[in-house]
Amino acid sequence: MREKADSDLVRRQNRQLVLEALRQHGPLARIELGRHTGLSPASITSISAQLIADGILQEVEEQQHPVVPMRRGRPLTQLDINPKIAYVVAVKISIDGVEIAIADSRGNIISRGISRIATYEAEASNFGKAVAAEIAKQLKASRVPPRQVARIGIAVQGVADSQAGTIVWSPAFRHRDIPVATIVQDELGIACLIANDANMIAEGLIGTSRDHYSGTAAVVFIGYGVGMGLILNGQVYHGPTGAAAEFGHMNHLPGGPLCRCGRRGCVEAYAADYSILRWASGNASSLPASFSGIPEHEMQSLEAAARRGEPQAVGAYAKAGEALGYGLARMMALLSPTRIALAGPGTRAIDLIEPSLRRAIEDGLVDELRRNVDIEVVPIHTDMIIKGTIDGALRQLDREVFAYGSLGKRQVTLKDIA
Amino acid sequence: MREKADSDLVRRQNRQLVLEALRQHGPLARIELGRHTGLSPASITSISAQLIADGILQEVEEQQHPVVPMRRGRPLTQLDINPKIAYVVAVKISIDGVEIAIADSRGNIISRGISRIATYEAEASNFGKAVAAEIAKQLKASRVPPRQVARIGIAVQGVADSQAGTIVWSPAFRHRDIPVATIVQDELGIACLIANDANMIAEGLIGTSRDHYSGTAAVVFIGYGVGMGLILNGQVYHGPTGAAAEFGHMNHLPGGPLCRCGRRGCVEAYAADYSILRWASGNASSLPASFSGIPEHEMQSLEAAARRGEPQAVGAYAKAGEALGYGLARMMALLSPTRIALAGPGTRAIDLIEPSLRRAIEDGLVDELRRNVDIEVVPIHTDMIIKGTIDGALRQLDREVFAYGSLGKRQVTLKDIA
DNA sequence: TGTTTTATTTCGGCGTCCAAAAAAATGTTG
DNA sequence: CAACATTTTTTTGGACGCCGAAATAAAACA
Repeated sequence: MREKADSDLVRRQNRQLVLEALRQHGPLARIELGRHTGLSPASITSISAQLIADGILQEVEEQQHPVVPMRRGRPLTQLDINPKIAYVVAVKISIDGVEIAIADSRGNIISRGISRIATYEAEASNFGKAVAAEIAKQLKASRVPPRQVARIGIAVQGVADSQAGTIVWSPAFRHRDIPVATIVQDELGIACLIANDANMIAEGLIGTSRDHYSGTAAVVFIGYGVGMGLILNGQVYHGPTGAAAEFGHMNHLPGGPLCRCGRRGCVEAYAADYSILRWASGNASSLPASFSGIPEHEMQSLEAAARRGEPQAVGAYAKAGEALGYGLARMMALLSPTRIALAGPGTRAIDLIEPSLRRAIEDGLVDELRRNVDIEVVPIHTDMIIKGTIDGALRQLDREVFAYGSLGKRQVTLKDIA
Repeated sequence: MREKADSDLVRRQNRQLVLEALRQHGPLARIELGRHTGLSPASITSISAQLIADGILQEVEEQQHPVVPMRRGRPLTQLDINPKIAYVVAVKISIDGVEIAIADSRGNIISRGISRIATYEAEASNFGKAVAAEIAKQLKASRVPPRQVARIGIAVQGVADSQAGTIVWSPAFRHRDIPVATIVQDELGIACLIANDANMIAEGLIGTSRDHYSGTAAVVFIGYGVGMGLILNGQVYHGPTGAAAEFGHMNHLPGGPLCRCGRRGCVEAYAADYSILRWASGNASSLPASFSGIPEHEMQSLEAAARRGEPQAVGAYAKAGEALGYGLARMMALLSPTRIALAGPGTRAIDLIEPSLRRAIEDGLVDELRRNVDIEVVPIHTDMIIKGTIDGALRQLDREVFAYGSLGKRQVTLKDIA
């Protein structure tokens, strides 16, 4: 129960409902929109007319999929989001560098590139400007006018404070509390949101399969680090400051091995690439955490060793599974999700991890509390971060801009008539 | 984005807003309601007229608090919820027995009693009927006609499945999966909700001080067991089945001492009354969990021993604090609440618990993730469970019944005119 | 060509909100 | 004590958005 309800809210909510249906189920005819949203055909006519007048929707010229090829009756005219009404930029900041993608308002990526900004040594004072400059360059190269860009989403490996617009702490940086979103926003004059990369993956999962991830679910990203995206009641949970779902830095065992965050015993200190490698190579508890990215082939050879049965390697993966399992058991006790998706490059070794993971969940949680959960491995390439960032930015755009409709504009047209 | 918006939704939402303001800030004049809800005076007039016609609101006869005693202008007429429009029943099921309270729609308790139903040995097949009979008896004794009772709320010590209406598992029962809410509902014909007792405390906190507990917060109940109520985005988080926030049965250390739930190393197995007593009295890891309630004086003498500095006792409380601290650190990593309230009889010994609790949080979580949290001890008597249950039931009533307004009724009056 | 079918638009009515004006109820003042 | 000032509440008239029903549009079918 937040805001008061009036005709403004009604219009906003129903416009959003229409946009949501279109994002979810591709181009739709008006009558289908009615079915999806629960609105009457009359209302859909009116709403879609306004959205078309606003340039947000357009009628599809060539029916791509005449689903039922030849039927009686008036053929349906499909509607879809006008891809050119606005653009969004997705930026992925990780230990490997900065990646930028530009997408149209339908979510199609029209340009992408990797920038050469150094992250680790970057100074807090100028990193934001460098990112802004890089975005500007990319926009210029792809000939998208900056005026047309409505949102910039930044996915960051590590802890982001979306309220303050900063990178609170990230293994990709030596410094802490680096302002990014605010700077980029000021430099380019474009609204900018920042969040943890795993949260962005969660946005992407909602975007692709809302029915699957509609209720309460968690996505665990395993790879260079361990991240989590939480979906509570169908929405990505960001917490008050946007720094929630830091599963990777949730403690597993007090006094455990060192984590990149500076603490000991975090889940990540057992289950990230560097942690597994560390366990396999000797006495983990005395070794420091590694900050450099680990090449994929190195992990693959470790996997091979474990599959050959080399005890050190087998043990390392078992430790990872155990930490993940107890961590998930703890999370399940608190939130009782109906679905847990394991994703990321680390899931290549799922066969090595899963047994101890399942054992840990069974040991760590009464069975009554784990009856209703599906744990599944989702094949996700890191591109999902970019996709999720775009999806998230577009959904925010729908909610905060397109749903409103230009009230001013309509009044002008009314006065035109008078 | 759930349902489509129409004038029905608008009415519901705004009526609810009005009711919410009244629940929160006592009797209010129309103009004050306007300020609280953001609605115009005209709308408030209309809405309140309908609510009065429905018998939900009434004008206050005698102004209790002429806050500004003598002012110019037309004096304000305060409105308040009609206490007699409906009643709710709160039932608390714990290891000590079954407690029943009846409240009017303003939340005032008008009758309460403790029933002699045995819980531990109760059979799943007849417990629900026994509770229903006891409620009926209490209603009869207090001369509240069952027809007037609109909701029954049941708070249970242990894991409740509010979807299925069952007690999934509770230390107060030998058996598991005991249907209660469904049975009571069928027996008495009154809508019945069931939830964990700590969740009900959270409902109560929202009821008394919404501003304080509006964002994201957690209440930890420490006593005969360890429970948690989670408030996410201003609402109590129940999870998909209503079995969420089982902080007490979140694993602390694999292979730790036995918990009543049958697992080892749960937070409760360190921090509940029986666990502290167990640590103090010897080798905890080999002792079974106790199911009988522990008399208060026994805990008090243990506290005294610890304050005298007896090492066994001191160590037991330190262990409890450590388990709570690491548990909270893990919860904070996932949810980053802005406030944590410690409550329950166990907080009598907060001086003995707090040092190790704070130390554990510091050790278990990077400081960036614990910057914005207030941890405070809230003096809560167990009565808060009853109060919270009533509050929760009333809020549900507002949302599901009063907000709708009798559409049928109004149509009749319209036809009366014609 | 007329009929059937299905999609979309138009029209009139309803419910809710709001701003502005009116009414109500009281204190203040000459 | 009557006129004025002030504040709350109600009334009035208009706007907006939804909906059902009827009308219209655009095709296949016969």
